[in-house]
Amino acid sequence: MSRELRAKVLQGEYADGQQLPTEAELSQSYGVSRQTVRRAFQDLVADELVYRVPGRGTFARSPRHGYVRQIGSIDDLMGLSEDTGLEVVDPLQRQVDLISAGRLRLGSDVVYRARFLRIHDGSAFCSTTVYLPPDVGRQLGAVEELTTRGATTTFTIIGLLEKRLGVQIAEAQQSITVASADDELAQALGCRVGHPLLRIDRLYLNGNGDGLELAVSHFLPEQYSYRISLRRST
Amino acid sequence: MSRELRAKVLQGEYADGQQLPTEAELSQSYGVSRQTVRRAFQDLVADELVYRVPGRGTFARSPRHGYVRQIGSIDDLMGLSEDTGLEVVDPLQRQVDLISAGRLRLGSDVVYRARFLRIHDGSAFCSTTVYLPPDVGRQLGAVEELTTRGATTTFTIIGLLEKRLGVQIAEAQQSITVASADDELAQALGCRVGHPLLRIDRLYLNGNGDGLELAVSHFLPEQYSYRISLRRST
DNA sequence: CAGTGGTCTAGACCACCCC
DNA sequence: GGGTGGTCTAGACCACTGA
Repeated sequence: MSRELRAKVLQGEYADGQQLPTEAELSQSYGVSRQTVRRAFQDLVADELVYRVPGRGTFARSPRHGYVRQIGSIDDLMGLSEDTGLEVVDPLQRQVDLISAGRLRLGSDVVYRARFLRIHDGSAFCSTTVYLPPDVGRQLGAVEELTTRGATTTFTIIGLLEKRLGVQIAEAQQSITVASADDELAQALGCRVGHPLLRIDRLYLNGNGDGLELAVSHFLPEQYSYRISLRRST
Repeated sequence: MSRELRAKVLQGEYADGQQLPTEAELSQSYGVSRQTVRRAFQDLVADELVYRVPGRGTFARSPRHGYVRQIGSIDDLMGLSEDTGLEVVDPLQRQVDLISAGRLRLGSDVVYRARFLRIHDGSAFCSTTVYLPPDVGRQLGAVEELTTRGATTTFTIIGLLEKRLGVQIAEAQQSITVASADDELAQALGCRVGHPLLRIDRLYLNGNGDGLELAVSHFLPEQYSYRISLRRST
């Protein structure tokens, strides 16, 4: 039920800041309790797809009213590899990893993991570890570029996901912070151990809110800065 | 109850990924129902302060405690100070600064500069230096909170700009990278010299593309991570 | 197996909004 | 007032974990 509601909102069913059905209406039409509806709404509010005003109702976040969220679109992320190469350091393989499995909101502890280096002008400036849910990982296991150590590609993983698996990425959640280079990262990036790195985690979700990919990247700050532009729409 | 629990987690009561009490235990010790405990946990999970594994338990997120905030629109930037305090370290004053003047695309070398500390839960987690064009700086010079060293406020500069000067901020350009703490920053933030910091530069523009404010912030990465959510426009 | 969190139901009272 | 969401209670069943 929460899936369906989320999908409806993402598909623009209630665009223009329209009012959504009330909790009572939804609980009746879906045949669930009001608490279940509330639980679904909590997630939508947390993701800022919807806002609620006590005593008035629930409204879809509209791009037309007030401020627009983000410019710095998912398509921009997908274009990241256009002028950079991706080299396979650790091929895609099955792995038990509690933390990444949790962040992908999986039921199990099993993920598929691969590690890459991003190359620009002949030098590595970023190390990326990609975690995939088991079903996604299995399907991408057939892609030669991901299973051959040392292979290089200009694909992005999300590009592959959309093209080969036909899934649609609707959302990306990013978290940006600072990390220190450990032995492995220092060797991969050619910096000293302890060197400060820009760490960017990206969680890609489909329209139902299922995690499709978790990418943990460490950038050399000397060669990369993250730029984003926020715009107000009038 | 949710407040107390959150405070305990933030204060590192369960640091090192320790296991938290179970829902049953908490509901008994606080004298509330299990659903109330669950509701409190949902917020902690949403803020990534805690993660849960079905059948195993609830665990504090490893070493990273402190302040997590989702920023995805200009509105969010303006609301940043809602639950943080801003302390004036250097009051607003006229200054010659070629670099910041250039970034504000001014014709002259004169800017107005002020320096702040962002406080959360009694500790500084961010140092911000704000640069304003001369005309803007002059008009804000009348604001007492900005000219008194040691004063604290919950305003944001851009909030003041929009309210007092009636200007409209149409765009914000951000650049995120890593910087090392110099003497001044180390002292202000209470870290060692050379400590890696998350540096976020924000340039606010009006609809004509004129620079209204340049804010250079250095965050303690242990207490702050920058989160943003991108959504595909349909 | 007992214990964990995940999900759900069916009620309740409240503060708030708007008519 | 009647309708909205905010909060809470007291149960229930499930899938999964770990010993």
